[in-house]
Amino acid sequence: MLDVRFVRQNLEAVREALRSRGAEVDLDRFTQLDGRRRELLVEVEQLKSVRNRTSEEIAELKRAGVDAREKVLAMRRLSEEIKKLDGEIAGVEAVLTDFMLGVPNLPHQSVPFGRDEKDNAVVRSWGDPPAFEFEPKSHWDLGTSFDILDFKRGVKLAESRFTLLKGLGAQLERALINFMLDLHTREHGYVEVFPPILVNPGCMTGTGQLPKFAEELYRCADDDLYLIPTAEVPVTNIHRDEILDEDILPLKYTAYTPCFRREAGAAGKETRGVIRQHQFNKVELVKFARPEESYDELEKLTHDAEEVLQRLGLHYRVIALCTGDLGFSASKTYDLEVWMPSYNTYKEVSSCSNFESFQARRANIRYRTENKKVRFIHTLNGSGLAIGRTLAAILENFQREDGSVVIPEVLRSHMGGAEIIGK
RNA sequence: GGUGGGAUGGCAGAGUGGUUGAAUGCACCGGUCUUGAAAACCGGCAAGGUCGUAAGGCCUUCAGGGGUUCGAAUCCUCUUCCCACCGCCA
Repeated sequence: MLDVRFVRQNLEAVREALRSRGAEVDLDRFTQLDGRRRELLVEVEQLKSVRNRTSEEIAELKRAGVDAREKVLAMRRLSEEIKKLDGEIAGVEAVLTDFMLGVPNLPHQSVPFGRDEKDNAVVRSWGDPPAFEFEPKSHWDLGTSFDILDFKRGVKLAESRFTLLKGLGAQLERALINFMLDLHTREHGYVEVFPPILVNPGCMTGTGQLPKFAEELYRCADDDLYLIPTAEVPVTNIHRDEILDEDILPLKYTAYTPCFRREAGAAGKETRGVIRQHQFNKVELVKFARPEESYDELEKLTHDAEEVLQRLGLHYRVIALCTGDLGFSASKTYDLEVWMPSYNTYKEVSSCSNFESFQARRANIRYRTENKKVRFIHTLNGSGLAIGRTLAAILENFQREDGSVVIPEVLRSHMGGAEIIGK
């Protein structure tokens, strides 16, 4: 959520920033609601001030044994008036809050201006795509031929976009999870957590999934709990409604969790393989940082995620999302895209973002500065990495002419020494 | 699921209708003392909103909602959460 006061005081700049990301927000409505709210507040607070003073006067009269009936009667009318105004304010505030929850974050000044993903900027790339002297196969064909990805049975157990991993496929998935967690905890200084996979609506509102993106979420209606679409949700909310001490910042967490997405708007898109699943695994990186450091921390976080791909030996590039392609809650985002031979292009395996105070304001996460001021913290997160897509990239990039796949060296110790996946 | 007990500031913990935004202790910050530290002593220490150029004023907040009252942390009511015991259970 944006700072109401900031919006009020920088209306035209906000209008411009929102336009740059292609968001249609009626800021005149904001001005109207905000103005009405403050108008009513001034009015009711004056009345309350009178009420408080008169209350004390009544108390004094009663203590002195003097009749206070007249004042009491006047107060009765005053209280009626206050109640009416309070109700009106609550109504206006509810509308205003609802409005603000639907306004996306403002892009950081360093974000390239653009309309959609075509305007994203390639920041850097690492490695080279493999040079095959044969026709490479897709990961779904490879996975099926090795009997490590069972798409048919995944559908039988649930529905489309669910996959059953078997044998070395399941082991490779697990090896990737462990490899990534080990890297981030032992070498990058993240604290490993394993959070609840079901969370309450407060968490979803805190990180920005609700109220706007409810149709993307799986919900357990009987309990009003949601399956998380990313570990970002529970991990960021760890410190909801807390005031953190400045000297523990930046706080860095990593978590492996399954993730669940309804992919409501993606019918017919990427239906083959494991690229777009309703359930997938992910290792997530989450940071809480002081505002003046958050952009440095974003660079570091992105590098931490890149390191995974480098150690696996997968060619990738780093993309800076343009204003028009930015996610709802983000101020700035880098995507890591790995080379995927079957698509003859790059596929996103990580999205690293700085949310500045957008989530912190929603989730009420603050910190105390050295001079004891309380301020909203900056939150960041990034995938480190999406497991399923990484597995797919390994199958495709490390396949050989004889139909087998070489397991990256860093994973072998996590797989009982296995070196090859083959028939 | 059943019964009972709870929810107060960063933490602990008083407070059952009228200077209680909230005692006291701890923690924290500043000072005195000390070669330094500790102890002791003195002082400070909630957040949010709103008006104001500012100084500062005012309002709100004792889990959350609703109610009683001139006035609610205190009374009533519903909800949520926590704890204990019972039942069930990986």
